[in-house]
Formats: sequence, structure tokens, C-alpha cells
Amino acid sequence: MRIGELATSTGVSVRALRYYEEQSLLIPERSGGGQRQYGDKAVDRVQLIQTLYAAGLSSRTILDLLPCVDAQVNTPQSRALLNAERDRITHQIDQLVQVRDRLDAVISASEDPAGGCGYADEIPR
Amino acid sequence: MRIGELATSTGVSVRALRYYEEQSLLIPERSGGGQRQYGDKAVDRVQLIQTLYAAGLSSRTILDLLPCVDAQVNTPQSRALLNAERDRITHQIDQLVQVRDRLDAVISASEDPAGGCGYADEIPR
DNA sequence: CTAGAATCTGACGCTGACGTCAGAGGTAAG
DNA sequence: CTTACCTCTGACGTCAGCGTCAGATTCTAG
Repeated sequence: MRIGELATSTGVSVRALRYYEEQSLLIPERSGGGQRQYGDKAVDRVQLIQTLYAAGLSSRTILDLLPCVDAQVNTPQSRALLNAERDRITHQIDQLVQVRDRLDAVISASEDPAGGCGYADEIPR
Repeated sequence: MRIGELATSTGVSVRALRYYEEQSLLIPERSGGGQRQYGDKAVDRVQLIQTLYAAGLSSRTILDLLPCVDAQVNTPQSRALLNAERDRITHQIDQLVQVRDRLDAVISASEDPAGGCGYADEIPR
């Protein structure tokens, strides 16, 4: 399939696909005239890449992780990398949960009908 | 306290503090000569801002949220905003958990001593 | 064979959260 | 008052992940 089809079938832009190639994340074949030719597996690959981007990973990190994820590369380095990224993500999740809890506190305070701008330690009786 | 002290006591750069002021996130007093003067509460404020940044919120969003979080502002708009952000964060957490699960799968596969580059559906006997 | 659509390669633009540098002025210690 | 350090205000630089535009080329339909 050509780049336009891959773009529409994955929902990412043509520009983004070319960018992925720049970053060595997804390197297609070329047809005689120099146009990119993607196989069917490219769809899944793009979606994986999108998922990783959405989780806040950088191109570089994704580039490092991809061989582990889809080719089952298994070296001490790759295992260390996987664990490091896993920990980073866990940490990021913790941060987000913290912030969400804080927002929840504010929300429940604001929904609390205890007249006006109440504080958390204010006890109605 | 002056900007340098606040910077060292919070761990953020002087430039960042000035940037926060540009974004109206933290507006200090000024002393005669025009130098910024921060109160003690600024430390907590900066840390809150940092936490929100770390969770991926933008300056604009933080600016909108701050009155709710620290001044207990309570309007229909502020409540809508809080809920929207809460949902965004929840969604982000879900994405991260997805990616982490995927990494975990790869990790456990790579730690599985089932010789070489095994696949998930490979059953040792 | 030809028109029109899709694709190609640069290359510059954009946004956000600062880094960094320059030149000038404020401030605390002796 | 001087010295040394801190701070000030622009203003340009950076990096990522694309958007966008231009001009040339390739592919497909009729």
C-alpha cells in the first residue's frame, strides 16, 4: 500500500508517516519511481507507535523499544531498557494519580453543598 | 525572598520562575529597585505548579485551575473545567497503563527462561 | 497519450517550556 | 565607596512532532 492509504487507514497524517521514517521507526520499501510501499503489518506498527507516543514516549525511546516489542530481542541491555521505561511510566502514572486525587479533593469540596467556599477541614454540624 | 533563593529552595531555575510570572502563574511583589520579592507561600505554589507541569498540564490549564485549587473558587465554569481535566488525566493514566502492560508482557517473556527468543504462545513441555 | 491525483524532496513555520547570552542596574559586605 | 554578586529586561536559541507550501515527478484512469 502507498502512503496515503496507510495514512487514512491508521488515522495519522502523511507527514507523520514520513517523519516516522526519518526517525527510523518505520522504513518502507520503495517502488521503481521512488514511492513508499508499506506492507500490511505497517498498520499495526503505526498504531503501536501512536500508542507509545500517546503515552509520552519520545521517538528515541520508541526506537529503542521497538526491537524488543516486536522482534523479541532479548539482551541484557534490552531488558534493562525495558525495565527502565517501565519504571519511568509507573512514576508518571503515580504523578498523574497524585494530581487527579488533588483535583478530586477540590471537586468534592466544590460539590459539597456546605454553603459557599468551604475548606476541607470544615466540619458541618 | 529574592528569586535566586526561591529557585534553589524549590529546585527550579530562575528562568522558569520568570516564565511562571509571564504566564501569570506566580506574580511576586517588587522591591524599590524592581527586584522580585516572593513570600514564603511561593515555595508551595511553585511545587504545585511543578507537579501540574509534571503531570503534563499546560500553563494555560494550570492558570485556569489554580484559582480553583488554592482559592476554592466555585462556579459552574470552574466545576466543568475541573471535571474535564480530571477526565483528561484519567484518560492519560489509562493510556500509560496500557503501555505499561504491554511492556510488562514483553518483559516477562524476555525473563522467561524458555530458551532464546520465545513467543507468548509458545508452550514448553 | 494525457489529464488529474498522489507522491516525492527539501525547507521553513509553529508551539511550549524553558536555556542562554548581553548589557545595564540593584544590593549587601567591608 | 567599592567590589562582587544578584537581578533586571529583552531577545534569540532549542527540541519534538509534526503542518504547510513549492516545484518536480510518478501513478492511474480513460
